[in-house]
Amino acid sequence: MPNRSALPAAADTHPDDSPASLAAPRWARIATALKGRILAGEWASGTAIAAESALAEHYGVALGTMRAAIQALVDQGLLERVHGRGTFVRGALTGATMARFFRFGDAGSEIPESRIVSLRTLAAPAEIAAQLGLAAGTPVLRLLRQRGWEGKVRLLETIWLPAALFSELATLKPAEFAPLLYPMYAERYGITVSRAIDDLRFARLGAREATQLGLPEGHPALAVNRVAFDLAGRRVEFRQTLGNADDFHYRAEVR
Amino acid sequence: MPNRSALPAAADTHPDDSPASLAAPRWARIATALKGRILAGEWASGTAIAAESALAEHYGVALGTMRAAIQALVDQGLLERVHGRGTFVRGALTGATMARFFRFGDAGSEIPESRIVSLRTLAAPAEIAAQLGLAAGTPVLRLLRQRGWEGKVRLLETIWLPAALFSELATLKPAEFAPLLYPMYAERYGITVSRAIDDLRFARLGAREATQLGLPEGHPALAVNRVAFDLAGRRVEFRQTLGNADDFHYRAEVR
DNA sequence: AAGTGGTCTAGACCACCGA
DNA sequence: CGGTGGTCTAGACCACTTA
Repeated sequence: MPNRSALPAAADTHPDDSPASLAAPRWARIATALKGRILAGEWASGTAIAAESALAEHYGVALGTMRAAIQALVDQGLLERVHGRGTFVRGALTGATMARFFRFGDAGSEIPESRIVSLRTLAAPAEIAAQLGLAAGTPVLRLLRQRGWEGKVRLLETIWLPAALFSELATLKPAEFAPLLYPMYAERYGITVSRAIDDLRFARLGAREATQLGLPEGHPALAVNRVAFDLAGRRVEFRQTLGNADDFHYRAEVR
Repeated sequence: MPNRSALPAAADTHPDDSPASLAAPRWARIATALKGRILAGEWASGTAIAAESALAEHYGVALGTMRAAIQALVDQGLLERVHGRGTFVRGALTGATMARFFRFGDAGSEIPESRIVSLRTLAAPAEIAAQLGLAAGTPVLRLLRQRGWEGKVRLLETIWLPAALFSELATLKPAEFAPLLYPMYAERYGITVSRAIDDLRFARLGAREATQLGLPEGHPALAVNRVAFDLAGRRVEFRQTLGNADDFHYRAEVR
């Protein structure tokens, strides 16, 4: 792995809510309790939780208060409200595709071709372990994948997974992988990726990488380092993606 | 302007709210009315608007409804609530510094050195006019600026302003410019930049740019194209920033 | 028609801030 | 202390979805 720039300095902690101290507002304490029930699996991902009126009665609180509690979890990205239908546990991440950083992904939400190049179980190198919040040497799965659009390889991915969470995955054959991994994590391993942090840098392609992308060695590249979290906030994946810097394009809005 | 990649495809419209049709909820109509009063300048930027109880009475509505209206404007980034003090009209953009895309800006929120290299009044080239939502040929001010940290020039900026909004600015001398432009826009021209869209791409340095940055010609660069909007949603600035791609670093969170 | 979330009321009391 | 925003109640009615 040649000229690729270093990994992000370290891990950063989940900036979420505290355990809702006793002094916290009632809606906050209820939100925490409700979150616990969701994470415990009382309602499957994608299904509706109990009606707000029923929950209000259950917690012995007025409707408005219950609504505030639910709204807090909506703001956290854990729930989704749909008028007339119910309040749903949010499924796996959508719109987090790596293609959003590149111009070639512009044409609709087309799913790219996907080819698994390698799958191995390894002892986590220190850098990778740090990103996943594991001790160095912990068993991890390393997946190498190529993604392409219109018959051309565009992105190279190195994906690291804690072996303890994905044990049976090590026995899969490359052809058995679905083109989208997150839905596969959810269906086969019960792991719902609900949040991710992408760290963008510039790098230069090494000889092997350049060959795979059909570019000259040393060509500028965008490197995306992603840490993915599940509903409970556990780090469940670390992924490094490389693509041609000339295709890079990202739009950020500030307020 | 040599190898720099093209500008973003075009303009994009303000994705905000509709004019609040009559069928809209009461809080939405009130929010729109209140927004109009704010944009009309009834309360200066940075000052507190009337108390929510007073507003509720004024609009003949319950407190909860008034709070919903205010909350909508808070979500739009127009207002800011402070417990025990009041509800304030948000001032100029903060945290939108270009340094956030680079590693050298990490050390605190230190304001970089700033040097105005050139200030001219021009007829807007078609591309620039499109970004500012003006007709080609409309008079614009073009400002060239260098920004540095620790005595080293790190960023090159080309800033375009509609001359109609900043007329007296053309007569200023370089030394009279403040190191931060947005507060200066607000104080001297009554223009509050409240929102911006940054478009990131990869480019290569031209000969002149490379010299200014002390890098070789053709060196990889990050190009940021920003369109800045004022409180009323008008396009008030278009800015192009170039920096060393090796210093690029950006973190994006997805839910 | 029944069930869901969305809006709205008219109050009460609490928590925070500044003079 | 008086004024601000924050929380909470116990209702009523509206709007949307599904069967």
